[in-house]
Formats: sequence, structure tokens, C-alpha cells
Amino acid sequence: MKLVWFRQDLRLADHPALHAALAGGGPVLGLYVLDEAAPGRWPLGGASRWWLHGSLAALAAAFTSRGSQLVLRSGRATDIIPQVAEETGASEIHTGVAHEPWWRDADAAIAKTLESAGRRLVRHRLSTLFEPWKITTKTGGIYGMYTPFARAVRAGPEPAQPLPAPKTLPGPDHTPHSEPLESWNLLPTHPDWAGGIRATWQPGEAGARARLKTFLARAVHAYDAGRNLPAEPGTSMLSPHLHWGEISPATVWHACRALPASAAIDTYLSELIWRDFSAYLLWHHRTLPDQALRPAFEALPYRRAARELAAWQRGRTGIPIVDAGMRQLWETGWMHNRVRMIVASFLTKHLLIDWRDGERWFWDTLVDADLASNGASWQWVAGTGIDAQPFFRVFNPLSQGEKFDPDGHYVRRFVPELAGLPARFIHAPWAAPAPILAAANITLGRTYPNPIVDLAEGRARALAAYRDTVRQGAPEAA
DNA sequence: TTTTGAGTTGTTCGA
DNA sequence: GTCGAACAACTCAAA
Repeated sequence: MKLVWFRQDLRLADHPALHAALAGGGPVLGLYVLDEAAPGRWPLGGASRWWLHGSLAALAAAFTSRGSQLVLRSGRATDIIPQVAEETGASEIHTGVAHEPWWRDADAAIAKTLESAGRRLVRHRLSTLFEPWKITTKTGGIYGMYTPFARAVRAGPEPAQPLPAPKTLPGPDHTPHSEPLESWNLLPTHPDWAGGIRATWQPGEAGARARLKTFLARAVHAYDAGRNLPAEPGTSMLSPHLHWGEISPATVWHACRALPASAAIDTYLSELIWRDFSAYLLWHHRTLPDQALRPAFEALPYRRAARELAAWQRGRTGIPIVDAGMRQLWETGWMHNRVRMIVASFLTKHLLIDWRDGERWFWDTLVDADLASNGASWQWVAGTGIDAQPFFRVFNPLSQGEKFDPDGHYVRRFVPELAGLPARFIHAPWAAPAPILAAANITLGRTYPNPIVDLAEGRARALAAYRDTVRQGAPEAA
């Protein structure tokens, strides 16, 4: 009897842990543990809980239809894994390599407990293309820049070819108790805010495959430019499926490699490598989600501005492209990557609010909330993380909007009160002449906010704060 | 050990 | 409208 402990690998295809458990031919059980009390754990955000419900339902159905079962338990994984192993007499427990610090701590404890009972915890690479401990610089160091990391992994062997999904799963005669999924209350009820999310996403392996198919049929071939236009379906939208492991990155990688090579496809592969790089960084820097990778930036004089943070969260900043992005996030649980950079730069630079406040909001509202990608990306935008720091890189939301949403379709979709403005003013309603505002039924300050910060002043304030911090943190000359 | 070339996604200014 | 330089210095990774 063998157990497969699922975490962020909610699939049957290309699942080496499941494959290994099936290798002996004996019965196999799936197990998922809802552990919300692990020390140091970031509690699941609302959007994540919604997704998890759907994905577990799909995985449980897949197990049942193939002859076995997915057992659901809530509580501390450090107790439950050994306990279920005992109940079922499992000799091996197969699971994925986790990058989150709380899982790594739990895994170490569980491996020890199991070992003393004569059982084995076996970890497999399930959520990344490469194992983080295998990628080092020539001198054995840890990469701190994307480009050398990407060069190194591209120079190495390709990720292994994906494994097929098992057609049958031999189940045991007696299955242990499983809690009803509904009893976990993962779905919102009062109020049910998930309507826009339901309309946008299909959690589970089938939904993941459908997204990949759609992306490969069209958008990937124009990915270089198309990925920057938030009004267009130019991105893969695979991020939540990849985060939850409903499809493996190796599956996506090889599906792309099977297409005729092109610069566009290569750009997309770079994004997959970025995802791996974030996981790599979290593996080697456990404090990535909580502390500036460059300690000097801990001294940045962030502003405590609860009202401005709230305005940003709810898409009421008065900057159309920022508000459109934040409302897309709120409505659909996802935001286009180009716009993520714009809103993150606006929060950390123009408003000079701590990147961790933005990181936590994203964590709670994104269906693809991922500790590694979220933390690494916020630090990248805030200029506190990897990558030499051209901290003067401050996105101008006005020119970004005009450049990447030239017709304003994206803004109109998510900020409908501005829909009547002509493209010329859609990104800067404050600059529109009174008759045009009147014709569009807009009263600034009433139907749509005035900008909560002057863009030029905010930029200047951020540059000064960063410059002072860098100078102060620099070692004194000898 | 020292040197060298370079670093995801930007903005502004002036020619 | 377009182009290149400046932004300001640092750190990384390999030679």
C-alpha cells in the first residue's frame, strides 16, 4: 500500500510521485491535507480557497473514476501524514518537493517520524522544471540574476518528457475516513463574491489542458508583443493552473518545444524559466516573501497611508489603468502581467507604500497566488530584490496606459464609468476638457476620483527616498 | 585575485 | 515623431 500526498500538484498526468507509487502494482491512495495552522504559514487567501475547492473536486472525481480514492483530512500535516500511513499500513508516502518554508519544515519532521516507523517519505520534482539545489554558478554559488540563471538552465539538459496519466488506480479494500469537501467551507457564501471568478476559470486538470490548447493554437505565436496588451488574449492564463499543479511546467515546456521554433515561443519559455527562478530564489532565501533581499532597502521610509492603500486595493486611485487592473483582480481573481507591474510600481513608488502591503493583497485576491512568484515579483518591482537596482525605473501609468492600451478597451471594460471618454483622454480624464467630461457623464471627484497623487510629485518623492536610502546604506569611504 | 562586461519589462530631456 | 544619453552606482558571474 502506497500513499500519494498531494499539495500543489493536483493532477494525474506527468505526476512522478503518483507514477512511483504505482510502480509496484499494489494499491494506491491519494491524500490531501488542509493544514492551516503550520507555523509560519501564510493562510490561504479567499481566491485560493475558491480555486482549491474546484481543483480538489476534480482530482477526487478522477481518483474515484479510476478505482481509488482521494482522502481529505484537515489538521496538522505533521500529525495526519504519519497517522494515515499507520491506518492504511502504507510503506511509502510519495509527495512533491515544496518550496514554502513551512512545508519544508513539516517535511523534515514528517520524514523523521515516518522513518522511525519504518516508512519512507519520498519527494519528487512536481512543480518546477529544475531542482533548485542542482543549479549553481561555476563556483558553486547561488544565482542572483535572472539572465545567468536562464543561460545555465538552457545550457543543461531539457526537462524530462512528461509522463502519461494512469488509466486505472488500484484502490485498497478499506479506505480510511475522508472529510466531505463541502465541510471545509472553501467557497464564499455571505456574500458570494465569486461570480466573476467562476465565469473566468475552470479549475482542474481539464481546464488546464483546455487553456494550454487555446494558447498554443494562437496567442503563443505572437507572444512577444501580444503579451503586453491587456485588452487582448495574448497571454497563456496558465498561471493558476501551474500554481496548483493541474498541469506540469514540463508539459507546457514540451508542448511549446514541439511547435516550430520562433522568437515568440522562446520568449514564452523564458517566462517559464522565470517561474522556476522565483521558486529557486525562495528555496535559497526563505525570507523572500518577508524581507528585502537587499537589506539596505529595509530602511526605506515607507508611508503609512491606509486610505491610499484602500483606494489602490479597490481601484479608486483616479489613475484609470491602475484602477482597471485592480478591478480586474477583484472581479476575476487575476490581473494581466503588464498591469501587475504598473499597479505594483504605482503602489511602491508613486504612493511609497511598503511592497509587502501589495504582496499581501495579491496573496488574498489572486487565484494564482504563489509565495515564490508573488514575493520575487514584488521585490523586483520595488527594487529591493534580485537584479541590479535601477531604482529610477518608475513606471509612468499614463504613458504605460497609452502605449499598451492605446484604444482604452481594457480601461473601458473594467472602469465602465469612464467608458464614454474618447481614447485620447481615457487614460487621463483629469486632462479632458469640461464639455468632453460632461458628454461622457463624468464628474471628477464624484463619478470617478481625482488622482490621489500627482504623478510627477509621486515620482520625484520616490526617487528622492530611494536615493537617500542607497546613500545612507552605502559603506563609508575608508 | 582582479578584471570585465552586463543586468526582463523605464522615463525624461534635448537635439 | 524619433533617437540617444543620462539617470548613479552597484553587484553579479565568468574569464
